[in-house]
Amino acid sequence: MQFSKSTDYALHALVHLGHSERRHNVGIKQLSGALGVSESYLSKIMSKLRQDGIVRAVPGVNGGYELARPAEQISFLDIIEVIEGRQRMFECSNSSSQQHLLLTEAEIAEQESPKREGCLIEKVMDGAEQHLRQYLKGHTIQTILDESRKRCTHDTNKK
Amino acid sequence: MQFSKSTDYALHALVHLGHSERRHNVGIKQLSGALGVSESYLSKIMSKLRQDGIVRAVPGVNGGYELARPAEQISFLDIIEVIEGRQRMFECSNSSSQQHLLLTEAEIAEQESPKREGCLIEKVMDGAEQHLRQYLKGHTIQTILDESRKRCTHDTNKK
DNA sequence: TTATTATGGACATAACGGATCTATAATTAA
DNA sequence: TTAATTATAGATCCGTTATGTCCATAATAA
Ligand code: SF4
Ligand code: SF4
Repeated sequence: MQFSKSTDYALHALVHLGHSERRHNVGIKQLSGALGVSESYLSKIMSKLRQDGIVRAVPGVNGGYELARPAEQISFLDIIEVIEGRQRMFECSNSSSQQHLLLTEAEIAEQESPKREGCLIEKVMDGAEQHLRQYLKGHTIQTILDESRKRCTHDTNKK
Repeated sequence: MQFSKSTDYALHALVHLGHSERRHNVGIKQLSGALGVSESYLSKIMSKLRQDGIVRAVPGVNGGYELARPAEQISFLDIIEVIEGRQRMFECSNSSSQQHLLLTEAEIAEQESPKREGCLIEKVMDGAEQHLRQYLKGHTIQTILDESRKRCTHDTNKK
């Protein structure tokens, strides 16, 4: 029940891209250097992010990556779903057990309607997941950028 | 990023114990039968639950398991923490990277106080986790039992 | 065209989850 | 006290996933 390191890297990479918004195309070399992760591995992650339309990539001289949409439209949820996948956090595997029948028979008896409601345990777990997703959807890369800029009282562009 | 099957089994087992509240001591054999999981494996899980004070176990003839506290004092969070462990969902591993320094320097500059606030990314992820925990803490085994009994219009004790 | 950069696939390895088996300890019924 | 019963703990196995590297290829801009 932990987020993978890849998710960690992806988040950091995207925040980095967010910071270097003006200068487009951050190469994998610079990214890798900034994050302290090998180029090989980070490439894989960036590739995934590209396939899902989070970043745009351009090969060739002075190529690299840039955010494919404004930072305020890239939520934590988006990123996590790309890396961790979109399966549900709770997948019950007892669906053929005696107990499953007991816990679901009640609702079948109650409402014969096609409105499948799922069992009680599932309902609680799915509820939890929805809460998590909702929160993650409400925080974007821009959130980080804003907070970061707010904290830094002396202007950010030293150069 | 999925809950393990063990968690699944633990939840089901405890709901089962909750149902058989009056008749104490449900043996591993009955439990295993009801859930459709091997005795060997389920034993391990029950053992863990006992070590953490969720259930009580008594060996010997007619022995078995029973809830160690009232069902309304056993939250989903309790159970999940026993099985999945208590580590945080997001453990950053870039703590020595350039970027880490950049993202944390601002706050160090701002408030020199010992009030360590953690970085922005961490803050969002931890926030998400707290939301999840809060929700899971608010739902107990009794929640399931109540709902189950409510749905079953014809009385539960057929025997 | 050429240097540069991303991409994808093939591997390698380690860690973890899921699961089984067995020997041992504890308890109760007889 | 004895014997049957039941939980406990450790060893071990296997398959999958996570993490990570390497290399050949494709795409692009200068
Ligand atoms: S969680 Fe609910 S639906 Fe899933 S196996 Fe258990 S009782 Fe059935
Ligand atoms: S998440 Fe924050 S604290 Fe952790 S490594 Fe990244 S910047 Fe540092």
